[in-house]
Amino acid sequence: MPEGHSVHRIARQFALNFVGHRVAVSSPQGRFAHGASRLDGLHMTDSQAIGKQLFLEFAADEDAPRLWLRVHLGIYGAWDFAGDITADATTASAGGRMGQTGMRGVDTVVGEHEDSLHSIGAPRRTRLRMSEQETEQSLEAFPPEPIGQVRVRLLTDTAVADLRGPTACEVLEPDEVAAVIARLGPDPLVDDSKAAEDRFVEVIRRKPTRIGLLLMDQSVVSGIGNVYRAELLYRAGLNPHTPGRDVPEDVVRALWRDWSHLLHIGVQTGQMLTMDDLSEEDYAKALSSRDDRHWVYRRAGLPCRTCGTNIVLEVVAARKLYWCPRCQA
DNA sequence: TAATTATGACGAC
DNA sequence: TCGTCCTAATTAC
Repeated sequence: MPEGHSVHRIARQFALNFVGHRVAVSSPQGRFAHGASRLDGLHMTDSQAIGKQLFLEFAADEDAPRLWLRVHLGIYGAWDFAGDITADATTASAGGRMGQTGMRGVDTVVGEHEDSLHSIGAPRRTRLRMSEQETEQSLEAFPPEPIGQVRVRLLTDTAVADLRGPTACEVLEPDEVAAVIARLGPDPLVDDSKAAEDRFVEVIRRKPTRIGLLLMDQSVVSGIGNVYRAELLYRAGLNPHTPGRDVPEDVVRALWRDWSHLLHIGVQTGQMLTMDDLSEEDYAKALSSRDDRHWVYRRAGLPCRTCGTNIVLEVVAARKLYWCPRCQA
C-alpha cells in the first residue's frame, strides 16, 4: 500500500537496522544484477523518504563517494524485512512486509490488508509458501531463502530486506538524486515549514486542473495516492472536479494541513486512518473491516456516512475516484 | 486454474 | 486516452 506513509516507515526501518552496516546487495531474480554489483559490499550511510520515493545512500567508507539506490514501489511493490528488525511502538513485529500490503509481520496477524500493531499471530506459512517437506528449521534459518520475484536483497550480518515488484529501482549519482528530488512537490513530513505550505497553495491556486488530479500529481505535492486523495477531498467537503484556481485559499491551506495530519497518523499507526474521533468500538471496526475504514474510498454505491447519499465512483485518469455528490457539492 | 484487482507512473498517440 | 510495466492476493469459475 505504497502511499507516502508507508515509504516513510520503510525509510525509518532502514535507518534503524541497516544504516551504519555493511550490506551485501544481490538480485536473486537477476533483473537488477548490474545495479546490485555496484552497491554490493558498501555501507549504507543514509535512508530518506520523500513522498513515495525511497533513497538509500551507500559508500565504501566515510570519505568515499556516495551512490544512491532509488526505489519507487509503484502500485504493488513491497519490502519484506526479516532477521533482527527493530520493532518500536510503531513498527510491529520482528519481520514484516511493508509496501503493497503495508507492514506485515511473518509473526503477525494481519487485519485484512493493513498493518498490524500487535504481534499476536502464528507464522504465516502460506505467505512463505513452504512446501510440506520443509521443516520449522528452514523457517528460522538466516538468511531465509528468497521467496518469489526478489529484485533486490539487502543483507547485513543480522537483517535482510527483500524488494519485489518495484516500478523503479536504480542506482544514482548524487546529482541525479538531486534532479529527481527537484521535480517533487513538498512532503509535509520532510518540510513542515510555512514556506512549504505556501508553495503548495500557490501552485494549486494557479492551475486550471481539477483538484482531484492535482492532489495525485507528485510534482504538486508528494505522497498522496488514490486512497488519501479521496479521503482528503471528502474531509474538505470539496468537489474533485473543482479547478485548483477556484478552490478558496483557506480550503487549500486546510487541505495541506489535513494531509500533514493524516500522514503523521499514517506513519505512526501504519494504517491509512482517515476517520478521526472514532469510538473504541468504531476504531476496532475500522481496523478489521474494509468497508468501515474510510469515508468514501471503496464505498461506491454505499450510503454516505454523513448524508446517506450513495457514494459515486468515477474513473478519472484511469484511477477510481470515490466521492459524495452531496457532501462534496 | 484462470481472471481480476491493486494504495503508480510513464510514454506513445 | 490508451497501453505498458512490475507481482501477488483474491475472487470467479
